[in-house]
Amino acid sequence: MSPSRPAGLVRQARTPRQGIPDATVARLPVYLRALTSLAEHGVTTVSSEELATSAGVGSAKLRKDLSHLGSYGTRGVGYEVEYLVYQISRELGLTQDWRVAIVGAGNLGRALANYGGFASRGFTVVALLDAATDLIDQEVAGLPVLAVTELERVIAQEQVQIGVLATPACAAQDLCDRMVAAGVTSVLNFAPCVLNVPGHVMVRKVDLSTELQILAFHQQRGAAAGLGYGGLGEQSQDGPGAAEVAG
Amino acid sequence: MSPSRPAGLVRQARTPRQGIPDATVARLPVYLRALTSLAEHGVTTVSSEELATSAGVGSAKLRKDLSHLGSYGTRGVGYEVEYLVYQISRELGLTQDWRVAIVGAGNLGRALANYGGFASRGFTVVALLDAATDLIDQEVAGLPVLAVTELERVIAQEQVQIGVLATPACAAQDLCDRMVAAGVTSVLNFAPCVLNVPGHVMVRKVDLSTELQILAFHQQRGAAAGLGYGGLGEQSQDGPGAAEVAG
DNA sequence: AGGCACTTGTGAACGAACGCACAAAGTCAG
DNA sequence: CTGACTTTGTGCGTTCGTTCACAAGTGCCT
Ligand SMILES: NC(=O)c1ccc[n+]([C@@H]2O[C@H](COP(=O)([O-])OP(=O)(O)OC[C@H]3O[C@@H](n4cnc5c(N)ncnc54)[C@H](O)[C@@H]3O)[C@@H](O)[C@H]2O)c1
Ligand SMILES: NC(=O)c1ccc[n+]([C@@H]2O[C@H](COP(=O)([O-])OP(=O)(O)OC[C@H]3O[C@@H](n4cnc5c(N)ncnc54)[C@H](O)[C@@H]3O)[C@@H](O)[C@H]2O)c1
Repeated sequence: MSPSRPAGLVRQARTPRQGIPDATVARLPVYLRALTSLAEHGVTTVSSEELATSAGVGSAKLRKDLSHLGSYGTRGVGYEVEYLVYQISRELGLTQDWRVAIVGAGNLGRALANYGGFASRGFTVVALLDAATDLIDQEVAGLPVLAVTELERVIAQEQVQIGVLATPACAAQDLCDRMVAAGVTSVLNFAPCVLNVPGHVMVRKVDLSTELQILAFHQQRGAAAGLGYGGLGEQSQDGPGAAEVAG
Repeated sequence: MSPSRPAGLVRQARTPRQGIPDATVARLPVYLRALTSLAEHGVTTVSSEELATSAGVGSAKLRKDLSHLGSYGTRGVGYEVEYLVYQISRELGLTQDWRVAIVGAGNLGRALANYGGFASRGFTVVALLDAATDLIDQEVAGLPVLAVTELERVIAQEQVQIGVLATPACAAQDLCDRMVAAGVTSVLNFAPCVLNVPGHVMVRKVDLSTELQILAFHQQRGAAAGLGYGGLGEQSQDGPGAAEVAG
């Protein structure tokens, strides 16, 4: 479904890590978090079973996921935590720093700017922009709020790669277009709307209203899983995933 | 993968709307939003093609999704917007009001409490709780912040069905357990951790850090879709989805 | 009335993802 | 060095989801 796999093109695969399934990619950050947590607790080695439990998935799925990155892990022993952390980080591209701009300094935009969880991985918020004149020049998380009119200049100058949209829905498409025109190729959209972007740009959407509606649906019918209790399962958030709509 | 379908049981399906696929459920809110937007613009009828474009999906997928709810829609004409809005709303359980409690009145919790998009659908935030003494009794979005020690009482008294976790990860599991024990059966979790819950409770997770990492991954490789431009696609956010881990 | 253009709903083919189960590969004790 | 035990990596059948393509229904125009 998702077009992240290059259509039919590029079938030749010399390197082992070629064409990691989207479902796997979506889980790698979860594994990474579980691993870093284990590392902080002094664990140096984990079996797929233990790590799977930590991450809330089945062990078979975990092993298959990891096998897509290569054969790290030692039979009879397990995986070396630190080494695996490095490998997953590298695969996800977290060894480099990513430069992020947040557009919209409302409730959500400010919460995001203040959030420490970004910088702790390789994501640096380099700019925070808004249209409201009374917000401009206010300082949020050590950054001054800039006028949206500066958007093109800032993106080019700061070499922003990832844009975060936290504005009302009606403004999102226009701002997205401007960001893309200025060179952004990845967008994280919090506005409740569909964005049209050229094919080389990837959009991911976070929509809280949708999440609540899905919960409501399941609660309305059989009350969640349907069985009494027990059973292993995942924690949803996201599944497949890329995005683009004809530009 | 998600346990929302009762294993192998219940194969007989007399009613048309029996066992809607998870992937479909996750898209219904998107259709609903597109439809309400069209309704506001005075549109009374849409074809699957138009609606699909509005929602950012393919028309075949949209028709199949809608067919799971029943045969609303008229051949040769399309769907009546208002009627379809009602049917989807009913299917999602939005005809009743859902009572939500937010735990954690930090940056994110306050942003959520202030967000109008919840109430506009059938979700009412009935309580906002926190542990920090200096936040308690502060007023946010017309609600006083309550002490977490009140959690059990408030959930029972206000008949909270959905709990939202916006606390640090370390406190999330404990608070989740308490909410579940107090009667909550649906949890929306913003803390970056996996929650263990009994089988009858559904958890959905929203993790911004994960989203950024997925964007980084795709950008690091072929730069999104891989092709030059054009092409239809989805906007990701979420896919399958339930959750429970042996209690 | 009949033909025509249009759109839904769905059967069937295809593809992606999951989970089982097991052989291969390693460790460790003796 | 051997043999028992542990755990990875993966081939395979199954399930779930998407896409194609078309028959069946609807409205309109002549
Ligand atoms: N707050 C939440 O919890 C929440 C939850 C779900 C979705 N959202 C969505 O996230 C978005 C932001 O939410 P919020 O609560 O921060 O809203 P908000 O009203 O607090 O903030 C929006 C900000 O965007 C700015 N803005 C408006 N037009 C702009 C433009 N053209 N260019 C630049 N900035 C502009 C406004 O000045 C304002 O500061 C909305 O689309 C909302 O639907 C928010
Ligand atoms: N702010 C963001 O943009 C953002 C983004 C992604 C994830 N998150 C996650 O969301 C959660 C909240 O983020 P935040 O930015 O609001 O953090 P925050 O520190 O601003 O707020 C956390 C709040 O939880 C309260 N709290 C702590 N322990 C508690 C307990 N035992 N019971 C009740 N309340 C308790 C604290 O008093 C504080 O008010 C965190 O887990 C964070 O990782 C936040």
